[in-house]
Amino acid sequence: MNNFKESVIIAVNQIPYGKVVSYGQIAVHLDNPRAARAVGWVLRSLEGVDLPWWRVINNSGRISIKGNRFNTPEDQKRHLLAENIHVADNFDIDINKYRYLFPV
DNA sequence: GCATTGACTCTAG
DNA sequence: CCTAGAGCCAATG
Repeated sequence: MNNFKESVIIAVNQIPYGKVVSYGQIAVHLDNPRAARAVGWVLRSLEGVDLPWWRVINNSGRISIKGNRFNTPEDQKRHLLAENIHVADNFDIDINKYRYLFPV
């Protein structure tokens, strides 16, 4: 049984403290390199789930989140800053420095 | 089963 | 650096 949703949750839970990954990386990790959008869809759908969703950003190293009533860009920025991850006021992140690569 | 949406990514200009 | 267009996937109505 491979629920896409569940697979995404597991992948995100593998992200260590102080590291970030892109939606595309997760998609690749799920053997669906083109499912980056679907990954974002899942994260958006997850609300009360215990998951470090803030460690997931786009491949441009920037926060793509629009901002729903539960999660906002400022929220994500605050979470990242709490993990020693530098985030510019423009929500720009040095993903090249903090990027986490999933184990093969 | 088609049309729409969304926290994506890439290429071009 | 920013915008626009196209491609892609999963869930929803």
